[in-house]
Parts: sequence; structure tokens; C-alpha cells
Amino acid sequence: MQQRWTNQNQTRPVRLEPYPAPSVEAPVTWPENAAPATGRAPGRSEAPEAAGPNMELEGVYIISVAARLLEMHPQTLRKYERLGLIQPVRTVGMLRLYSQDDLRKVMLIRHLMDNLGLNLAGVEFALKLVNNLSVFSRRLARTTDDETLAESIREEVAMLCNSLSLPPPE
Amino acid sequence: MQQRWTNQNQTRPVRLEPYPAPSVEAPVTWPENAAPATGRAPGRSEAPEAAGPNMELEGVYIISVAARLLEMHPQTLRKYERLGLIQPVRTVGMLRLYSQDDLRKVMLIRHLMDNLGLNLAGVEFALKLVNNLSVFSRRLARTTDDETLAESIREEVAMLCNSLSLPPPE
DNA sequence: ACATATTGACACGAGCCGTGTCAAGGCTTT
DNA sequence: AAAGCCTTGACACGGCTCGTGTCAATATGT
Repeated sequence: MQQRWTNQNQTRPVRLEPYPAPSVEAPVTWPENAAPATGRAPGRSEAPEAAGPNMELEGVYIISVAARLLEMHPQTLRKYERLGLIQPVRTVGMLRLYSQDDLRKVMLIRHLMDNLGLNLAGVEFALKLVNNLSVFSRRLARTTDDETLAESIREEVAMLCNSLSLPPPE
Repeated sequence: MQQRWTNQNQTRPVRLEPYPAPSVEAPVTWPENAAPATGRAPGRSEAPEAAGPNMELEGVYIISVAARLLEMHPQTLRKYERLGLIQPVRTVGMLRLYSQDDLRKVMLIRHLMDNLGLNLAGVEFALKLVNNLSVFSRRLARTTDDETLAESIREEVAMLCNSLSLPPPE
């Protein structure tokens, strides 16, 4: 009842001891689709198995469904939005609609709080870091024509994120 | 009584709107020598004005002096050490000795807590980020022979740090 | 050797975070 | 239209963190 995602032991071949501490906590394989691994709503079946095209970004879960999928309190999701950590879209009736990307972001927030012990200010800091690292990676890769160099830049950024228990950009 | 370091307004020419948010808080010019601007111990004079050679790294303040210079409680410094945030050297009698670099690190910790609102776990995260970014910058700059590219890499890292209200590496 | 200061450990108060509850209002179905 | 369910925003209550204070035991240094 504590495991999030697929928190399995890593077996990546460590390249050449890149950073002092790989990670205090057990590293995480970041899921591609954000449906919680175990929780799957045992009672009912709002699980978005078959969905329309391109619903990755606009998949719409009302807050009660999102809260059940994430196994967390709706008020917590509202507070995260009040603090600017997530920005679910709204219907004409002001109902919040959470996309798969929003759920992924909430799961990242939970990881940062539960596994790393950050408070919400720290979460804001880490989320900004993730965003800026993404921009950083793209900007830096554009400064060169050497494709192998650009690839190594992306790889370095990914290793940096891994050392901080953060998901890689993109 | 709230200003830390020389928290003056930045006037750097913004290059090309690098990152979404430059910083929520007012940016900071990171001091080279960590002696607090105002606190200077009005009563006595342990101020390390004239010191031996290369005392930057081994300058030794006992905890009471360090606490007075930093204007914070000695127990707070002890707790920071217990958590591994700072590692002052010890005498043969187990007395803590704080270097200029240790004082600088404590001031960074205070900045992260007071201005960004991080808790100690967030401070640990940010300090690890600073260290890893330093390694990252060096490693990445070594992957190329183009000196101008290496310089732009360092500049990008510095801008990334600035966008997160962190001191630049080195 | 004596007075002063440091060490480690424990405890207390302030503030943050998640959760629960409340009335008010919107959407859907009968 | 009316009933029922759900969402919204606001407030309050525990648990936890962080800074500070206190204590005996020990080291420092004049």
C-alpha cells in the first residue's frame, strides 16, 4: 500500500560514476501512461482503457474520478491548483478536467513529497527545475550541428535528472 | 534586518528570454567572501580581517563565533550538520571549526529556506543539485574541443542556476 | 586547577500540510 | 420543474517539521 508506479530495483549499467550520489532513494522508472499501477479502482471501472485519439493531453477526468484514480483527497488536488502546481482545464460550468499529463504531474508531486520529503515550496522548485531543464536541453542541443554531441547532451541531462530522482525531460 | 548579502536589483541584459520564469524572488548576487554585511559582531572583534594564506577553505571559526557571524542559533548549526548539510572539520577535542566555505553554505541554506520556503529536505535536494550541476558543467564542457561552445555551456548552466535563484557553479 | 565554552540529547512552541466538514450552487435525469 | 448527486470555496482540526531552550558531561585555555 506504499508502492507507487513500478518502483523496481534499477539494473542500469552505470556508465562511469557520473555524479557523487546516484540517489538517496530508490530510483524510479517513470511510467509512460499515468494510470496508477495497483489502484485501478477495484470497485468500478472508470479506467480509461479504450479512449479516443490523442487523449493523452486532453483526456478529461472530473476531480472525483481523478482523485480516485490517484487515491488522494479531492481537496488536495484543489490545493495543488491553488498553488499553481497543476492547471487542469475547466468546463463551461467551471468543473476541473484532469488530463493524463495532469495525473502524471500529480504523481510526480507525490513522489517528491513522499520519497524525497519536499514540502510544497520544494515541489514548486523541483517542477520549475524540470521545466527549465527541458528548455535547457533543447536550447543547448540547438547550439551545435554535431548530432552525436546533441545526443550526449540529452544523455547528460537525463543522468542528471536520474541522480536527483527526477523524470527525464520529454 | 531582513536583507541578506547584497540583494540588489539585477540589471543583466536578458539575452533572449531563456527560461519561462526568471525567478519568483528577487535574484541575488552571490557574495565572494561570506562575511555577513551588517552583523560584524559589534561587541568584540573576532572578525577575521587579517588572516593567514589560503584561509578561504580552512578558516576556522568555533561554533559560537560562526553563530554570531551568521546571526543564528548554535543548535541550528549543529542540526544542519546532523542532517549532513554541512561538514565542518573537528579539532582533536571534537570542536567544530567552520570555514568561510561552510559559512557560505549556511547562508545558501538560509536563502533557500527564508526566500524560497524550502524545508530541510528541499535544501538537501537543492544542494545536491548545485553539486551535480557543477559536475555536469565540467563534464559537458569536456566533451567538446570547441572552446566557444564550452563557454556557452557554462553560460547556459549559469542562467539555469539564476532562474532557480541558485548560485552559479564554481 | 579553575572558570568558561562546547557537546549531545531531549523537550517545548509556532507554523505547514493533509484531511474533514459546511453551506451554496450547477449539472443531469425523471 | 423538481429531485438528486456532485462540485466549489472556505474554514478548522491533528500530525509533523523546524527553531529554540535547557540539561549534565566534557573539553579548552589562561
